[in-house]
Amino acid sequence: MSGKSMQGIKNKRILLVDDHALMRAGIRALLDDLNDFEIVGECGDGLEALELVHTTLPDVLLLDISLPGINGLEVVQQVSQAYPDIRLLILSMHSGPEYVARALGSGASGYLLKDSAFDELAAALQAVCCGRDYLCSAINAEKIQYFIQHAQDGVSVQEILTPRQRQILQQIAEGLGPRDIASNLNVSVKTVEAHRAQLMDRLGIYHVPGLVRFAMRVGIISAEM
Amino acid sequence: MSGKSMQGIKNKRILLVDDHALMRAGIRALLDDLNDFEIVGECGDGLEALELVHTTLPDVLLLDISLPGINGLEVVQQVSQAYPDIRLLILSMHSGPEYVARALGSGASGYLLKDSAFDELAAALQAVCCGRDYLCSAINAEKIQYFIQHAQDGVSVQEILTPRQRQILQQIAEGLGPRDIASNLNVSVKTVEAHRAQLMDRLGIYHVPGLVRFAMRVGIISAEM
DNA sequence: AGAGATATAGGGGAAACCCCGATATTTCAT
DNA sequence: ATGAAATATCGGGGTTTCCCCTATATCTCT
Repeated sequence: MSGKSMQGIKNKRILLVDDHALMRAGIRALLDDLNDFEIVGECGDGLEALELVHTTLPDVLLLDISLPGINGLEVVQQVSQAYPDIRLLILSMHSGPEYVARALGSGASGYLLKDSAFDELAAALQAVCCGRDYLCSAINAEKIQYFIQHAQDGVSVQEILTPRQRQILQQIAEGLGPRDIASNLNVSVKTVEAHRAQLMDRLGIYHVPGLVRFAMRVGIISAEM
Repeated sequence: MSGKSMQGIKNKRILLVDDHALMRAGIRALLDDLNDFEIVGECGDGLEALELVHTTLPDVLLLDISLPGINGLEVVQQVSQAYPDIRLLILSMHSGPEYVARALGSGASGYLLKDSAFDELAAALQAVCCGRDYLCSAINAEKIQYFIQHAQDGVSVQEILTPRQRQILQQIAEGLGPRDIASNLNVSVKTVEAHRAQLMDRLGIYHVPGLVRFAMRVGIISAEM
């Protein structure tokens, strides 16, 4: 009885893509102890990832988002179209809903944060292998749903907010207080507060600094002042 | 003969600080196989790192730069002053000379990129344990030298803000309110308010969004969350 | 030893935040 | 075309933060 045949059928073939070699090595070491998965290849950039998908045909593609060459989100789109049977599990540091929604909307079966415990990675891999989806427990599923709906219609991130909400957001990010914004728009302070609360809800971001960073990411404001 | 005595003297005690739990788990798994190092603690934020340094007194502090609460570079400064015997090895995704130079200039003994192979981590740990310095092979040493030399001229954030003010600024930019910051630092809300007012005065920025953008420009926080 | 910078903290009023609910108007799908 | 959902508009009221002033202990540097 060879070791190969002993575990040949149950092992899932995993392709590991992350731009940090040390992270890949760490995940390798962790999954080695599990004996449920076999890493059939690894690389650190998007272009090579596409090639390796072609040559190794893994069961699961464990994929980081920030990659040199081709973005992980691009890889998701291309792979999910060309190989619908390959399960895509995102492993990213980004918890922003615009990332999560785009990944899931483009065909990913799961989304995991790098801050997760290893147990969660194992659970996520198990889940996607069995055809189930997996969303990191730290991520609010309802908030994501709204983004996915609109991301599929090719709606840009900015357009997820209403024009009024974008006006409010920009002025908040520029450092204006509710009273200034209200007088700029000729509405009540209460109205400004309502808009702020609604756009916070939509973005899942509940403090001003988070709004500022979001506004910078999507280009509503720039880093310079 | 106990296992403890067998390896008791040669094992180096390592404190592992990285904001991604999976990365910590991976490094743990990798170092476990080496039998030369013992991880005496781990955490994911700068404040806890300082506490753990105090309680565990490790030989080596393996430290990421991007950390919530207190930046890794801050931790380097504080630890290298308070505990000159603790060796500091930076493990970062940033290869920019401004980061490397600041880390090495503040007392770090080594700088490693997360894109490094595991062998390089092992070599770096070995090196810093033996009192030698270690610079990641992918980093141009001459460039760094130049930066360290000329870092004196340019007025950096380090010189305009006090360490305490930088701590407060980072946590404000991360979205924490005065009450949270106060409890993190074990001081009164009033003290936090005073620090905030003083650093605002110093920077000439009198609203939170402006502080957030400033913190992003000088690298105290990143755009991502 | 003294001057200035830093870290700590309180009082008090104004402003902002955040929970509730309310009412038009617009938009959109059936 | 009509009913439902989203949008935009406000208010009440309690909690928290903001922002002015003041004050003390320590630290640093001359």
